[in-house]
Amino acid sequence: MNIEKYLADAVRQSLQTLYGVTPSEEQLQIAKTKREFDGDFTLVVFPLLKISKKKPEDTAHEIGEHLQKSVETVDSYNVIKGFLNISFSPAFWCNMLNTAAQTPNFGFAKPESSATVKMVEFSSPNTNKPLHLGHIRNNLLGYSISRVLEANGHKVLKVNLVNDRGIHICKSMIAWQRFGNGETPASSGKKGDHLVGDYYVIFDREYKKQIEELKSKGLSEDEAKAQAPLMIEAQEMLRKWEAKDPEVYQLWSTMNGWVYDGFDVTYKALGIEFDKIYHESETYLLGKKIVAEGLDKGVFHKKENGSVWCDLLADGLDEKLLLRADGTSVYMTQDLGTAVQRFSEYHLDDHIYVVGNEQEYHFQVLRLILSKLGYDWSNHLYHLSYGMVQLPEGKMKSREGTVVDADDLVDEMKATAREMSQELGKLDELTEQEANDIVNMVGLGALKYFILKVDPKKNMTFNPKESIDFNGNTGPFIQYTHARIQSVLRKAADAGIEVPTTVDKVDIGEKERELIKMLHMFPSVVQQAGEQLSPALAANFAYELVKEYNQFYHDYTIIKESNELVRGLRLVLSREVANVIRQAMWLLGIDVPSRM
RNA sequence: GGUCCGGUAGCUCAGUUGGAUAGAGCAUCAGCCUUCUAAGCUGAGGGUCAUAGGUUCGAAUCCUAUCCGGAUCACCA
Repeated sequence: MNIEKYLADAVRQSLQTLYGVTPSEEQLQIAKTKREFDGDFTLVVFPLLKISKKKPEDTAHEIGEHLQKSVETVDSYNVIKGFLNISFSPAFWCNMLNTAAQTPNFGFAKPESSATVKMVEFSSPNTNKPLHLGHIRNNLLGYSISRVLEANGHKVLKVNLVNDRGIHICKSMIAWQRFGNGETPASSGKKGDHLVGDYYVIFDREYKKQIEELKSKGLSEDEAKAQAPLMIEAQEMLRKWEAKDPEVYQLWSTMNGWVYDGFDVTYKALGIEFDKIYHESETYLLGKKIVAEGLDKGVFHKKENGSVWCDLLADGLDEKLLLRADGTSVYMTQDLGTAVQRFSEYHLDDHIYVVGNEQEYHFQVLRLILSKLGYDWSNHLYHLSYGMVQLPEGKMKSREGTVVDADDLVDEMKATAREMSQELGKLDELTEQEANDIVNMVGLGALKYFILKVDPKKNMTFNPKESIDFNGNTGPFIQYTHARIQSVLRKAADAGIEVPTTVDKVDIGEKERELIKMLHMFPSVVQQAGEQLSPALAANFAYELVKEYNQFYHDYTIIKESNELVRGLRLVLSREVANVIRQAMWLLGIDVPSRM
């Protein structure tokens, strides 16, 4: 039950009785009462003055009085200026705790048989370099939002479109051929994606040398770039690849294989998996048919040199190229093709692309072109556009070596977690296996929470020198609270104290009331996170809940409480808070330990 | 130049469809472990919510303009 809705209905009834008028949706403003005032929920009466035709305070008193008399669960009220603060009875809150405790997967919508199917595309790495911090944000967001949508009762398909072809891949290949001396992951012990990435950097370095050399012979910058032998070789290799030259294909699949082995390790470390992996080498020709279709319909036009365009000037955008003069396709062509294919193959309701905000224009155009072509699902494409991860010095640049490598970062986080745990003596009585599990959970939890707590659309700054915190508003703090609760529950069980199945009506304290209230906010947080495609909402909620619980934990005794009913309430409450913490963290892809 | 996004405490970030005296964490300072896990709790200091107008009972939130930062407008992806 949604408590605010319940109260809104009651208020509506009261207004009907008192003034004979039913207020509109926006006239009924109910919010959680602010901390500094007494009450559970607050009705803002200003918008109702037109109905009551009385002063704010008088209106508030009238409504409060009526609510108190007519609604059994309303205990008391107070009025401050135009705000009516309403308190529910302890019995009501005990009841609310019971419903939460008795609802399996409280806060998550039940998956319906008629559930809508949503495809989430994320990660989408290039196979010429290892993943870095920017990719981590993408992966964590994509994975988390998939879970959020599942929690909203949708069927979700997580897909990855690997960019495994193109000139940038050829650059690594050329560099390896020229300078690699047959190096393999097995021969040098390097992780495959890092090995290939190193050759991408080598290509860039050698290419720059050639450019300088040509420029010293009097060529212009542009001429030098175009005529450098390495670039010519790379382009030649791309042509051979497209012609499926066996030798080039062999090298290409070998080197990509190394990269995939490397990626697998990284994905596994991050706890990320997909339902389906697409490869651009298999999809890059898709969409040419769509282009032909668009030409027939007159939506696109062909220029003299044979290139095909879509004119979007009337929509406030530019002309968009869809096929080059030589008939080869561009990124947009492929995305048109894959979108059409996916919607027809999987009967998708929605398609969400987790892609950085630098591609907003691309997705705007994609939607627009699809709608011009008459695909009525075009407005079911969503771009979960997220901001850049910056270093204090600014943007990360792979070629300048200023990137924060994903594998390194994960390793560092785990190492820090281990150090910290040892310092605090948290690992003392555990087996090595248990200790490892906890350290991995905490290290990853810190990293994931750090990234996901920030609103996706905002740029974020990561300072490698100040390592990610483990105290305060952090993943470990939330994990710690969960472990703390589990410890209490264990101790209770050891003492032979049972956690009751239902809570009897009993007087409740301030913190208990507040916690139950917060638990009941969880379902709408899940819903909002889904609507806004923002895991950050779940993260912030988890933090608020945990902070509240720790105050409760500090101020109240649980196991040692002598009143059995009160003890029962606190145990049920604790267990339920732990459950909601676990659920909220699950949405973020973060595991919670039962001890740490 | 056009379009889009952002600007809140020294730093990193919250701030529901406009609501009460703008909140956390980090950092700084001062307290709390013989009591269920101190990765915790309590307190202090720290703000022209970029700026100027406007809308109204009420604006960090909505509108307009300006300033600053970022992204984008490729026969790149």
